[in-house]
Amino acid sequence: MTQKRSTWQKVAVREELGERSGFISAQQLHAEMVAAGQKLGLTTVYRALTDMVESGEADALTGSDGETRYRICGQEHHHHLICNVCGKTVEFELPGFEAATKALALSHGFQEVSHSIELFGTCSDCPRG
Amino acid sequence: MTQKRSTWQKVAVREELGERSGFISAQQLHAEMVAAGQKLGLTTVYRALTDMVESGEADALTGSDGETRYRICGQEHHHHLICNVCGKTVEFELPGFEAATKALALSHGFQEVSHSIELFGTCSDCPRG
DNA sequence: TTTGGTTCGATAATGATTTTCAGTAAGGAG
DNA sequence: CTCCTTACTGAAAATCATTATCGAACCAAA
Ligand SMILES: [Zn+2]
Ligand SMILES: [Zn+2]
Ligand SMILES: [Zn+2]
Ligand SMILES: [Zn+2]
Repeated sequence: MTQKRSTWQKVAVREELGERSGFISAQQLHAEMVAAGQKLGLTTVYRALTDMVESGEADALTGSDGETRYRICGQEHHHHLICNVCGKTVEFELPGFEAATKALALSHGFQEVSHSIELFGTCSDCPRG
Repeated sequence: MTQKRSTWQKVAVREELGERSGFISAQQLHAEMVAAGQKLGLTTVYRALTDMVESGEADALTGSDGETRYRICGQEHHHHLICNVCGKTVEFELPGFEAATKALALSHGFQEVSHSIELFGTCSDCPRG
């Protein structure tokens, strides 16, 4: 029935996002694609990114500045260590933490627990600040 | 010497926020204050809340919906366990986690590490799930 | 080629937050 | 208490990321 069609626009967004190692906003990604000569609409970029998030291909992260940034990530459960200077991102998991947080939540009577964990810092390639 | 003046508006916002146990957005807080008969501007509420966050009196949390919510919290370092139905919030700290995350970040060459950790779930006062 | 649904994208709309800026008032000086 | 300086207030306009519209472009199939 409702099939997903593969268009050059979607492919282009996937490729452009794949070339980056860190998170990037839809606006920025679109601007760079246009600057590189690709002619596609901002709306299309938003739709392509949303599709990728829904299919699990990419992760979305909404910062305190209100902008949502995207990144192609592994399918397994993980968290991010992000350089707040260059954006370099490392995926990681913390053994035991998942269980610890769930236990803590349960001890407070909470059910269906989910969590949001992100680490920020300055990577070795970036000057201290 | 840019000093801070105490106005009834700031006091009112602080009190209104203090009556709540969970996070609330500036828009919502303003709406309720107006509904309660207090006549102040939305801009003023935003400014009062921003001041409280800067002074460490309150915590701000920007959700994936783009809205920032505020809550008066303890001064000590802590994280939040939030009911996504009624908004009830519990502050907590995880012994050992702070060190574990810092060590992990350092092992990847990251400096000046900070972290964002929030737990979400349904509290015991809220139905189903 | 005709057909019917999918996708595109320019543009308008949305909605939270910020900026403006002229009028108000806190609070220290005298 | 009165004056002054200047932070504060708030209605309205400006920002800005994201979403909704809707006609045109596209594609696969009949
Ligand atoms: Zn990821
Ligand atoms: Zn996890
Ligand atoms: Zn808090
Ligand atoms: Zn912590």
